[in-house]
Amino acid sequence: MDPVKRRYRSDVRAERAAATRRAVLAAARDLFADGGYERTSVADVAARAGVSVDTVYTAVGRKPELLLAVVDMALGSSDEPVRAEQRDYVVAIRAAETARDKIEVYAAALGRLMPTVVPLLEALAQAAVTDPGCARVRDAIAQRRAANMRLFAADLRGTGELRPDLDDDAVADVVWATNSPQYFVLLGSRGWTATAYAEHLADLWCRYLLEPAEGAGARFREG
Amino acid sequence: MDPVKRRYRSDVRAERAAATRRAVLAAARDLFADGGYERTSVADVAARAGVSVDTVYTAVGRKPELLLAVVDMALGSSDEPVRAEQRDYVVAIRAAETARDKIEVYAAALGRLMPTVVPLLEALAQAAVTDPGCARVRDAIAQRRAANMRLFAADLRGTGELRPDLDDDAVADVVWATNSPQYFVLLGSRGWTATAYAEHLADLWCRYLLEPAEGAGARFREG
DNA sequence: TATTGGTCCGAACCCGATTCCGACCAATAT
DNA sequence: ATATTGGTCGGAATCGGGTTCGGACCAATA
Repeated sequence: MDPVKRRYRSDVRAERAAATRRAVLAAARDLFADGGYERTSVADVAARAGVSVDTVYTAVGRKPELLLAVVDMALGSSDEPVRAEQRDYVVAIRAAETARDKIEVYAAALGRLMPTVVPLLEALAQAAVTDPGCARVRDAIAQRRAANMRLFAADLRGTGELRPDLDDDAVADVVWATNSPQYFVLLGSRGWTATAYAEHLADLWCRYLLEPAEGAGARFREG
Repeated sequence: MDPVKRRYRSDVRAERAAATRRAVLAAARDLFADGGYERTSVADVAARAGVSVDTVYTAVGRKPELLLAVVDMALGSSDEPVRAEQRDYVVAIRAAETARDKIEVYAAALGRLMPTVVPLLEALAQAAVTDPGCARVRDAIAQRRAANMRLFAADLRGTGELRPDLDDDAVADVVWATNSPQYFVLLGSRGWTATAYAEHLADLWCRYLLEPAEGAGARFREG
């Protein structure tokens, strides 16, 4: 039966089915993050989850739906745990006083999130090549991230420390460019840890986005 | 026979085989750039080139080799036409007097190159997921691009207009981040043309990388 | 006790990559 | 002129992966 349309009363089997689904999604998450989407076969997922191939199909669906369910669980388009953490760091950013603090909070949050999220985003990008549904989700996520970055830019501007010659879009563009999976991978190829990544981002953004702190132009002359 | 090791004397068949190879590569280039690597089957390439599947294999090789040959032809790791153009714009950059001119020359060159190159880079990225040979080529290309950007940064510094608090790596990082396929696609999604892309890049780099022109800090205060 | 839902096993189907083989034809060699 | 060779063609055959089906099993539920 269609897993979405199942109706249970007070049924033990409901929880059992849900547990199977969770196991399948956890297996898929690990394998997609590890080996990527293409190299992971449905049979691999089934084996990892300890179920049959057929159960993967009945519990979740086809391969693209598998990925979308995983992404949804990890990035939380609905009511998942990570969603709360996202809210947490947004709150922390808004609570921070200075622009530098805001930037450091954001960079630290990304340092924590990116290692988990990047493999999934790359898997999604892979899948989007051949699956329109995945392409839509990928684009929706990109939209949401871009919107978050514009909000971040606007919040930064509130401190009055942002370079006045940069509009929010320009700020968001640079944040976007330096926060892409590609850029993350570039830094990863230098052997950087999540902490180093966060520090690098914070430093970069402070230098590029903020007005020099002690007297205009000071930072620019110190050499 | 291995297409690489063929030996001809004064043979008409040599040219005919080479023509077949060119036709196959041209077909592959178009299809890969258009529909991506995954969605293009070897049979598609054969049909487009007007030859049989088997001929594709004897003339070039397997699918990944097909892509590598196409990339090699387009990006010119050896002696291909585009290579010359790359040299051209590098010369033009070095010849330019001011930092702004250098940046504009580079951005214009990228505006011309990226529309052609980006689809191939993305195809290569796709193929790299499952093929180690493609991954090596992708990484080698990334290395070369990064090296070019560091050279660009060093050249810019020669004008004395570069912000002195940015080292060459920091400059190259931003150039890299804003010159990635991902960033190109972002701008493309805004409906920008190659010219607009070039102007945006030039403006962005001038604002972020150069010392304010008329009196230190002037640009930063004008609001 | 009959039914139902979730699963398992495996067979079957479709597709795309890749290989193999026999046939054909034009250019070359003897 | 005839034998050979190289490039190509058609098509069959193999292999792996996604996807579907049908029958069997088992535990929970009516």
